[in-house]
Amino acid sequence: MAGFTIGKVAKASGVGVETVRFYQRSGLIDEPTPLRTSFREYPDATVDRIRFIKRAQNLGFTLAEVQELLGLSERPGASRREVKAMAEDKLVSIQQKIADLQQMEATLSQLVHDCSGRGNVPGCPIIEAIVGDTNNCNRNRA
Amino acid sequence: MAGFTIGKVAKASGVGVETVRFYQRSGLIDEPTPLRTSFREYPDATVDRIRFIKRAQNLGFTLAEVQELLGLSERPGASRREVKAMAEDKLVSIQQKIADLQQMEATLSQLVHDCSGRGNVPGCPIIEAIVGDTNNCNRNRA
DNA sequence: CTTGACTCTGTACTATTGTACGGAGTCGAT
DNA sequence: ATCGACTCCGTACAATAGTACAGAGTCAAG
Repeated sequence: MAGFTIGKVAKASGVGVETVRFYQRSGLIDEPTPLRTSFREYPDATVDRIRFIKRAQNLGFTLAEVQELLGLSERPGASRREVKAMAEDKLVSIQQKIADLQQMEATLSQLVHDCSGRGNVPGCPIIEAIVGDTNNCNRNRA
Repeated sequence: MAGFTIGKVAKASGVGVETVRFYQRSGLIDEPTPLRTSFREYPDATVDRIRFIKRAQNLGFTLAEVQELLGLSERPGASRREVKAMAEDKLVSIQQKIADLQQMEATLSQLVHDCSGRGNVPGCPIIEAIVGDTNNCNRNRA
């Protein structure tokens, strides 16, 4: 067998066989079209491509976005501006998520600090805060 | 009709009717058992309960966790220690998420900074980083 | 030639938090 | 009595990123 079987691709790129098949169904990696045998044969490039996908995911890109990035990286004449714009959008959305989580963290750590952890639940500052938080329910309509 | 209909509950607590029904199916709010009419009647407490759910969600708790919190807040003799432990766990997981996102942010903002946004994709530092990041693919096995 | 490991296709399921829809029944008001 | 608004139930669908499985076929080695 000239190329890689699916199992080899999976092992070489550090994902499961089912994941490779899933990427294929999703159009993220190209089906090795002209089959000479009854098993698919993949070129080395497929391994690189899956690694690309995984690295882009580590940067916060979804698979749909990865597909866009792959499209740009392969379309002759695609501009760097487009790539940079995607990265900037992603950066903003990551920063937004961080801000949201930091808000949660602030509130929650205050509550944890306020709760002695001793005694029964009635009167527990954490529960009280969630039950009766009439000053702070402004983020309810998110 | 003595209590609230589902529509009133929804409006009063700021969620959709379908959401109320979903919470009911999920066991988060108690089905008003002895039906006198053919429409469900809810007590005022249901509105408070849904608000509790929404506030707990704003603190980062999942619905499953909210259910636990509700269980604790209603089980006589439940200890504050248990509530505090849940809050602490949640705090840790929020902090972990923040750290992960900050790592992404650092890498991505460096790449955005490195990319002029001018010219075509070949040579683009962002794409290059994703394609060939052999020094930095250590977080691939996450 | 048989065996074991691998691969094929297609489908269904995982988790999360809802949203949408069809068709029927019911409530309150006019 | 009729009308519009509301509610009922059950089911299916949304997005995301896979995972699992059944039943059949195939490849390579001994």
